[in-house]
Amino acid sequence: MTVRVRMAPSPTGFLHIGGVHTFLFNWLYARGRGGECLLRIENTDTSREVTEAVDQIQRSLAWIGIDWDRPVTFQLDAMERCRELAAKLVADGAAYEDEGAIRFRMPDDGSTGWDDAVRGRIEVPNAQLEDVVIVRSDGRATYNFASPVEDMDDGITHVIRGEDHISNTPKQIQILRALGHEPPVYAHLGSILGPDGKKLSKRHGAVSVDEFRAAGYLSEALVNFLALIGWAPDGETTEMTVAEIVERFTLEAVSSSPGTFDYAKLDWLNGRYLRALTPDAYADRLLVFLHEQSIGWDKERVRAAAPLVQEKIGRFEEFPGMVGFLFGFVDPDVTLLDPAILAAAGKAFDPVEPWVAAGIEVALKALCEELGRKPKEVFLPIRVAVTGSRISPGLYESLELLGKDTSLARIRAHAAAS
RNA sequence: GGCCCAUUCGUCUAGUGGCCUAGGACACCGCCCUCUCACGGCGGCGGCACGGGUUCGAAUCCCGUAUGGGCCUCCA
Repeated sequence: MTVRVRMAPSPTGFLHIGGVHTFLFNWLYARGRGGECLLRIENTDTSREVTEAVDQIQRSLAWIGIDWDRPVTFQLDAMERCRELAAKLVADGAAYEDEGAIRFRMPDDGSTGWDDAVRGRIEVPNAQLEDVVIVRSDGRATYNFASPVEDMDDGITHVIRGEDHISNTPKQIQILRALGHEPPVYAHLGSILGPDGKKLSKRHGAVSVDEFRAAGYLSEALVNFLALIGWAPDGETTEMTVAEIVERFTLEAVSSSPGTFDYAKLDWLNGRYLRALTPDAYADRLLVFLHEQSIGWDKERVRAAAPLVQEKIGRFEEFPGMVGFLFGFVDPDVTLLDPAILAAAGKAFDPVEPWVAAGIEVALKALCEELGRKPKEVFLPIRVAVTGSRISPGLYESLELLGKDTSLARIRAHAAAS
């Protein structure tokens, strides 16, 4: 039997990272088994639909690298089909009308259970199952009816979703059986929580795919990170390519307990990915990021500056702050400046030709010697005068890139009169 | 309240009865490297929620308790 899964977002807003996590696991499972992964928009609640959401969801998935097979489907398109099946259930006595709506008749005795692919056997007393509304009084099917119906019609073999759906599962199984269809395999994933143990939300930090993108995370780092929440190939491996994750992923190895979203670990992992990029690839990705952020800095200059920060930042978001001094004026904190040292530096740099890092280094070392001061004491005021901050890329390289004229101008602007 | 799910270092996890004196990674702390910040290297801190069983032997199996979460909508 060919595996077929589905990703079923509701178009109520941006794509939440928790949803991406669920979709990723569906996608990994299908891709690792030569199966199909469908995208179904569950929009039966028209009142909550957000216009831009459908496009945005697809864009977010594309950026993450999660693709899908066959055209996108919309649950609202299955309403007619759902009404027909509901009518059939009423005719069979399995459902009944109630104030204009149609309710499915749940059994009162016994229990409904299934072998959850990640949790094992789950059994729920049927007495807990109320007669759910399957068609609203306005004729639209509800989620609990449309979803299993579409799973049936689409030939879904595995329903991989969040644990908040566990209590819907026995109801959907009953409905499917009444329809004469054998239920798919269900797999319920643990939720993703914020650092405080509550459901991950806006106040914890970035939650939508767009936010992670705008913060300068690499999609492959995000995928790697997400894969490791609730799943691990072994006890050692943490850095894996998508291909490797696809190859090693199994539902059996998925954990059933909830996981906390650790932003610090994501930052570390993203930094690892960033540093592993070749200088060219790094600059390419950085340029794409800056373009998305509407930062129109000179491309060649950005390429030249990129290598200076590749080892220093964990997200592209940090780039502008780190090298802004190369693209605009600086406003140094004068209390960190030392006019005497700056005056001496101005003189020491004057004869340096050509203006390259190696020559600058020699001049700077000689200056330290001459002043009888330690490098860190001499470098600080120069760094602040030139970059506007006590934290910057390497000083020699920064000076070289800034250019001799600008560098000297910034140094002399705060130097003691001679 | 009812039903269901979960519980290994602060965090993500390895572990499926003896290999565990519980391993790895992030975070944190210290040292080294060093022009700042980082990176990198080395080392350290730190955990099987609790209580009963079962067993020669339990993080692993069973029961209970506690804690956290989910659902109980003509939401998905």
